[in-house]
Amino acid sequence: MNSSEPVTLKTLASELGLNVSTVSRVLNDPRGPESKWASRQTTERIFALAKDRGYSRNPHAASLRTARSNMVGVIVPRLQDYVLATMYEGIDEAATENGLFTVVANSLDVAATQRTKAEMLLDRRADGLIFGDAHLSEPYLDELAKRGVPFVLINRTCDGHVSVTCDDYAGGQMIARHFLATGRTVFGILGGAPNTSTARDRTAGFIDELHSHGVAVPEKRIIHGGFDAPAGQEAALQMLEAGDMPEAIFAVNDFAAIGALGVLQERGLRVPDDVALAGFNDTPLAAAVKLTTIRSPMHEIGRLGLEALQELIGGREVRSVRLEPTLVVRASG
Amino acid sequence: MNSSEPVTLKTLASELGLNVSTVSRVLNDPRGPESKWASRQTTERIFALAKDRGYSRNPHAASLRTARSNMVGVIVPRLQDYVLATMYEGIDEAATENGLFTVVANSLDVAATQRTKAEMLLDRRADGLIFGDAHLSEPYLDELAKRGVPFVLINRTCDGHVSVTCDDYAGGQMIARHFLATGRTVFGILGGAPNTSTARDRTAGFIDELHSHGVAVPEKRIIHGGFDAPAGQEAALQMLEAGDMPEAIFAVNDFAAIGALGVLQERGLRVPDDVALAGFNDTPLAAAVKLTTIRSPMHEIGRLGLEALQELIGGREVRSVRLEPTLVVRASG
DNA sequence: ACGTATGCCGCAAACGTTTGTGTAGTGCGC
DNA sequence: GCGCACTACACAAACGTTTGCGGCATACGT
Repeated sequence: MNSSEPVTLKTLASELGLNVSTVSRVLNDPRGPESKWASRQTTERIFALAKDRGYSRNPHAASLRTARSNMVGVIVPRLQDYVLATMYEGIDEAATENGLFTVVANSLDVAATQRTKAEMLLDRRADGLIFGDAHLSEPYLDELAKRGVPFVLINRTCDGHVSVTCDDYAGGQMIARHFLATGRTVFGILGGAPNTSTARDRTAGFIDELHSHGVAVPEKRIIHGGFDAPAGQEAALQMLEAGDMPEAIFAVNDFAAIGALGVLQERGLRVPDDVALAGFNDTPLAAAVKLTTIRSPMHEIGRLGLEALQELIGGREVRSVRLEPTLVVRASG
Repeated sequence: MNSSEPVTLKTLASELGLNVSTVSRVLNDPRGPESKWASRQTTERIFALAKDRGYSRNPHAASLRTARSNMVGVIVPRLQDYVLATMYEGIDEAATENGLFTVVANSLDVAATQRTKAEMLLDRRADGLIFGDAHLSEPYLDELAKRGVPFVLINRTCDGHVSVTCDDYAGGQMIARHFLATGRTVFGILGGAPNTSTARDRTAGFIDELHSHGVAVPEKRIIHGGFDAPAGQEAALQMLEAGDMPEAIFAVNDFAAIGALGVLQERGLRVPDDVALAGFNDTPLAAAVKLTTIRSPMHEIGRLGLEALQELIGGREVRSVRLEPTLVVRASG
């Protein structure tokens, strides 16, 4: 509440006529006031004084002593991205509940930056790391595993590492079934960044499901690029210029879908009458433009990601998790 | 690179036959290899060994000693919000360049949470705070100021505290002039959360500019609410049900504008022919739906916010900054 | 009456830095 | 040959915790 000298364990101890060790033990006991480290009386006096003086443990001193920071580092492609921002919110929520705190950094989806940021967080003594930007081949993650650094992946998987993701393959299948059920027969895909598991699995689910119904998607109607709106625009233009517009397009990401949507409408194509369109993730953006999409449990992925990391840090065995998505049908298809 | 024992100053010192103090001074000297704390020879040996052993300073020990964490806390209404996420990116970018790191927390725009999160960050010994969620009346900020905690506001102002913002008033004026220039005469406002400076100033700029051209906006056509899409939808519905649709609507936020846009189009109103619409901030969403809006320098606001905070922490005097916005005309108005 | 358990608490050694205060040795001016 | 200023280091005391090890009572069982 007030002035000068910071209040430390020593302050409290001397004022109570106790030793710092006793105060420390009582204050740290998970049983709280039921602590067995001191008499009922003493325990209460300690808590009372701590509260009165506004004591707060110095985390640096504690971390120095225990060699644990209670901090976890999070690396995402970009926080501006609603999807990753939401996952991060989930992570941070769970972290706060567990007395941890998080530090987040953008990698811009480039490997070198990912490494730089991760090492920066480790220099800060992060207890573990969460990556939202894994690629299909990740020498750096292999190296980290070898070094014994605890980490988990979210959103995207990578062989041999623990991850918490949406069942992207199932999501792709759902869109395929929906398109078939509404009578479409010719399909195109905006495939996103090909070196990510999300792009790969969503595409594969879509294609496999079509295939099992006797429909094939020719290579030329699978257009790769990025996950953002400009990438979607470019892909749509490419389809238009090829003069080969499918009856339905599956974009593996809402933003790419929105980008494509803009181009299609500008060129006078009616959505969904001339061409149906679906995205992936169900961002607010999708709702605003009436886009059919797959809702993925982004917040939950973040939460589970943190919980998995905590298990890992605690030295326990952890298995990857894949959460079920749901189909959201809107006006676009 | 490898195993077991962590490498500390002591490790290096004893291996070099030096005292830890010498190693510490050399390694910390801003002049780097030109350090004057040891002979040229010794300096080089120190740097070489540090690099070879992969030494990294233990920040907890350093912070314990210096009572500075090199960490700044950032509090935003919600990281999912593109606007705040972008500002945070600016903050973090500048922080990284200055050897600081940032921790961010959501306040959900509620005062009690803001306080809780801020205190949590201060418990973690943040050197200073940046608030992106200030309200017009902020007893907590006054209290913090009294306690001598260094902090700055971004995005929103609050009397008596240092802030870095967009010139919201000027932005409101720009929209007003644009609407007038395109021949509109009857206006409505989606005013956002009334207890924020952004809502107040954008609205005031709009109204004052109209007023100076002899046009008034009656109270009943100023609808308050939130900054998100649902709030915009509700406001638009309210206007529709009042049977009193203006020729042009200024929403003080892109998301609210998008929400309104959806409702208007659903009701068969043509935008901009029946009613023109403008938002504020120029988010990608705005570009995607062709919304006329005001571009605010969000990233730069974040950067300058951090720099201002650094000055404050350094004990220097700091003045508030207001950055100029620009008008972006698109199809909606 | 004696050993042993248990309750309650103190001692002191770390953890890895930073930094104020020495202090040998060297070179210089005179 | 003395004082003086440097150079190039070393010493040691913090910073605030956590935690292994005791230790002194009192209670309890036999």
